[in-house]
Amino acid sequence: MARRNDHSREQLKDLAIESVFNIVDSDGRATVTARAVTQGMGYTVGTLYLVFSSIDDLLLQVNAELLKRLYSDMRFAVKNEVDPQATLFAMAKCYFLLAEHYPGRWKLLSRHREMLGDEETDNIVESIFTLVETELARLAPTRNNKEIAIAARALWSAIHGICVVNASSHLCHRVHYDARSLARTLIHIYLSGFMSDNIAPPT
Amino acid sequence: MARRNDHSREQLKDLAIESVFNIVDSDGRATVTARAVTQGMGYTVGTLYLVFSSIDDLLLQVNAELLKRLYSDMRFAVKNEVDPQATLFAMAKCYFLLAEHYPGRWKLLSRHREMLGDEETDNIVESIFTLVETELARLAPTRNNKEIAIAARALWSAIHGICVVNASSHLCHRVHYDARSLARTLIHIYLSGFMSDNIAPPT
DNA sequence: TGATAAATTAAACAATGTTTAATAAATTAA
DNA sequence: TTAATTTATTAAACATTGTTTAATTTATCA
Repeated sequence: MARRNDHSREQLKDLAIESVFNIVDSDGRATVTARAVTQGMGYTVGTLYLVFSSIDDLLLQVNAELLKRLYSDMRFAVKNEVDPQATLFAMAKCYFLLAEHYPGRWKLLSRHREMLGDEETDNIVESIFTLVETELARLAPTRNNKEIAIAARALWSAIHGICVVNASSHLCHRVHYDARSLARTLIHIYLSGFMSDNIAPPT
Repeated sequence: MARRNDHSREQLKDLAIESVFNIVDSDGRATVTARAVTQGMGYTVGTLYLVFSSIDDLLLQVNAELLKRLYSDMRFAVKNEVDPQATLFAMAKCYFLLAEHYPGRWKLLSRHREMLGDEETDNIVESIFTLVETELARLAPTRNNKEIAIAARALWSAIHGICVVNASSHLCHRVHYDARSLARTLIHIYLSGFMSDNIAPPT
């Protein structure tokens, strides 16, 4: 039963990525195997290697897609807010709502094996940082670009860390220690310091 | 050649953990296989399952050991500093020095699969948080315990996040975007906000 | 010394990533 | 229309790894 051209390469890619989502969504501890992915697509193992160079390549592209959607969510959240602090918190919300609603996908993302040096991934992350920079610049118009850039990266890495620690530790699932509260506290304190303080950090 | 009692169970555990360290230290992308670990110990595969219930169990205990050493480093760093801000930065330094000097070990830690709910791990993390709380309490004696606890968890998750993002993205390896600079900026801004601001974060 | 228990191993098994040769369908050319 | 060629798809094979089991060697003890 080897029919040809049922799906284009691009469609196969999408099918595979969708299949991975289905697997990790249905069971958080399910392992993403080549056979399971292709079975979910209605194909057999070999087809996967027509489109991806390896399982890691597939997972990389899944993560890139995840980041794209996350970025898209953030863009949407930004549009609906006016106050910079509220905007930043809305952006953080996109982050931990992903971890909350799709724990399987979040695990995939935070396990992030070989995302190092993948250009597409880096570009998306860079776009996210830019969104944060925009809000920080609005809060502190007198600061120079470099200061803003560093402050944005520090803040956003911090939000990321809160979600990571939250997802990997039981302790933080208590009320007031959950990602939402911690992110709120972090943003509040950080922005307070960012606006009040004019002195550059010690080198 | 099956001699008995060459090593006690405890010694075997230590040998295995040490072997894992050797593997990931020698080559960052080397995979930790049961056979490689036991070969490094001078034993064969089966022996591993005398002491650990699975490979994940081994990795869990490796990570627990890593966290213990990290905590020990921090305790030492704390003793040598007086100023709370300098102390916190010295603690953060332990963190990203681990990621810098032992990238393989750091990967192991940040990939953190099934650390969820492991009691020993949670306890060590809790001890680390306590160290941070102590410094924050010195900075803001008027704040109540709950505020301190939340602020400490937020700050330390943030430091963790900076190291995670730094290790997984090429972009952040540039000067001024590296973990050291970002952590310094974060702590500086965060503490500035923490001390100046008396208003509890919005709920 | 012989019997029993324990440590260690070699070998087997199952699952998974990856490759390859075969097969079936579509396209092209005659 | 039909034969040849190309291409998508698969089934099967292979290598690696986690895990289990039965056999073997050593130590302990009666």
